[in-house]
Amino acid sequence: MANIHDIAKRAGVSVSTVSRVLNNHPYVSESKRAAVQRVIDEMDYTPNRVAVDLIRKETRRIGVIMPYNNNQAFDQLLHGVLNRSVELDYTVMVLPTKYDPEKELACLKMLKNKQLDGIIITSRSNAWKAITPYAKYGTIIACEYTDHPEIGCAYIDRYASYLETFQLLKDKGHSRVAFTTARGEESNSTQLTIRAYQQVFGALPPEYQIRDCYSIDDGMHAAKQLLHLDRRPTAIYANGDEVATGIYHYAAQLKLEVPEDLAIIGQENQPVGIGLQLSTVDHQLVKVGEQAFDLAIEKSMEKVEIPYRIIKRPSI
Amino acid sequence: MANIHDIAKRAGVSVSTVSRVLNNHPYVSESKRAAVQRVIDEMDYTPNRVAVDLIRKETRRIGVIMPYNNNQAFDQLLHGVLNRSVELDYTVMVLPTKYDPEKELACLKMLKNKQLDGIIITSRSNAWKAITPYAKYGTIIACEYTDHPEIGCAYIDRYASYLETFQLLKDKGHSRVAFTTARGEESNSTQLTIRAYQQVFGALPPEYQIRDCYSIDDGMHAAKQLLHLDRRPTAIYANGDEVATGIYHYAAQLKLEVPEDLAIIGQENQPVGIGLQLSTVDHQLVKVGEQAFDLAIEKSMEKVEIPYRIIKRPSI
DNA sequence: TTGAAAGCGCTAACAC
DNA sequence: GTGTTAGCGCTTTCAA
Repeated sequence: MANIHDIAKRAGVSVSTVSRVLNNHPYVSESKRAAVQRVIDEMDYTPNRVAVDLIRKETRRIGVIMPYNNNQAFDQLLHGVLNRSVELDYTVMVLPTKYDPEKELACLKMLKNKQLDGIIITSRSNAWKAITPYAKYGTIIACEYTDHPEIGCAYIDRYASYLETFQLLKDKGHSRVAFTTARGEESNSTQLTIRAYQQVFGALPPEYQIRDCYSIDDGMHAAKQLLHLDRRPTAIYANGDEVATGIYHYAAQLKLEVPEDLAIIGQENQPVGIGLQLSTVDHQLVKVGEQAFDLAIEKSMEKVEIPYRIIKRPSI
Repeated sequence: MANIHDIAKRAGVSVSTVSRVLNNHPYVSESKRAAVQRVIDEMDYTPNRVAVDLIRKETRRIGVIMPYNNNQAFDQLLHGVLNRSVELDYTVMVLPTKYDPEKELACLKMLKNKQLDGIIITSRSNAWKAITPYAKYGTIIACEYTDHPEIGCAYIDRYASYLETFQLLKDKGHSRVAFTTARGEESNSTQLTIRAYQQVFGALPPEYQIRDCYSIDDGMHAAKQLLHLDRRPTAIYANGDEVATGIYHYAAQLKLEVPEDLAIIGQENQPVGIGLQLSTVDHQLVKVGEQAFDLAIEKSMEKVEIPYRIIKRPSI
């Protein structure tokens, strides 16, 4: 394939002149510019992006660390990132980790070896202490709040969100409230959920927390465990609308009325919950993704909070 | 940041020796290897990947053209690609196009400018004629069948799938069968669905085809249009399980029994359909994605068919 | 306004 | 086994 030298030779100019027309630099005579452009078109020449990246020391490419891609929440985040990347002519790399700390670090290393200008961490398994050292090689943006000055954040005040949701349930007269989570205590979200619960309701009966919930099926299993308890919960706060949907279906099988016998509220305002009229806490993850991207390309270490909103529908 | 010359100097060897230990080449004395390794560790050195890519003329990176990322089908495909990429230590770039032909071509161009070794097209808006010229710059794999010898394919025999599904419905006694599609006639899938319908049932009453269906909500709207027709369909073949779910809900609102009053069958075997016991045609898109990836890195132009399977549940 | 030349950081052919 | 050196394809001083 033709390179910049071939173009220069055929156009009868130097490579610097070709480079100048390639990058729209001023101080190129119209005649030479036209001649170069003609040869470029003739030869169907495209500059090698890798060579450009090498010399410019930037790639206009950012990575998104995502434990899973087939998950509503991460998908929304990615969607936000992609939205902005297309507008700003950046390119994005998906970095699946399955919460493997080694893999996570390997992804961060792509900053160090110059493959990526920045990385957005949608969720992580490593401690910040292991992550921050990579900030000197490129921008690191988190989709959660952290004090670390070298990390930019596009975050939701999850604690406030959980608190308000539990309080809402309490205000509606519920005292037996259960909830589901994705991961266990190793997860920041889970910890905050538990703390918010305790703040509102006091001690958490262990049987009121069900882990490893991601899908509708998981929601059904969770409901199976919860709805046969002696002290059956009258409300369940699900960690997603799919899970909430599963709970709804299992409750229906038991002929329990929603919300009379069981109040249900989910998270993320997914299409799946709309038909069932499920209440939900929308953490606006698409916006979080967009904001995270913007911070990444601005190399900003700001902490930007994205507001959440509780969407009340008949299920509570 | 340190480069290979710094390492060489500090270790008292030449850059080639450093390069050799970096790439685990034989013919390096143990003593030098150890010395080099020590300096590498001391200086916390990582080779610049861009420079390596430039000289090796490959990136071990492949792109996935996806009209949308927040869509069940494309998400499964991407999931398959990601599965294999992690195993084989490749990296993947998501290329959203929203079916914009210009953008699609711009993505293909990343082959030409050496950013990508290969591209997987999950769905396209350009004609093959516009796409194939890019095959000389890198591997192009399609997730649909095409004759073009320069394109590898990981595909489902969609025509057979649609045919079998319509035939199944006919065998169950249905003669008034409607269906939903995503895009209109510009889409290959839509065309095949129509042809299969005509093959089984003859002329297609225009009101039996509803387009632009993606979500549960779209399914509800489709059902609204279909279930009030004078000649109300007794079966609906939805283009996805979310859409099928919307149809189910709307039918429930009308107090129609499934499958007695209305048979419903969806596609892609999504979690959302399992709770509702919806029948579905599983096109095994995760496998398609995995296969597409394998073809991409083998630079293969084979045409590999992935079998579909009809999953019969109580909804038909 | 233009061109020569010095890199960017690395690999690999070649010579020793 | 090891080092020298010529690139990979481009951008950007610097001098003319």
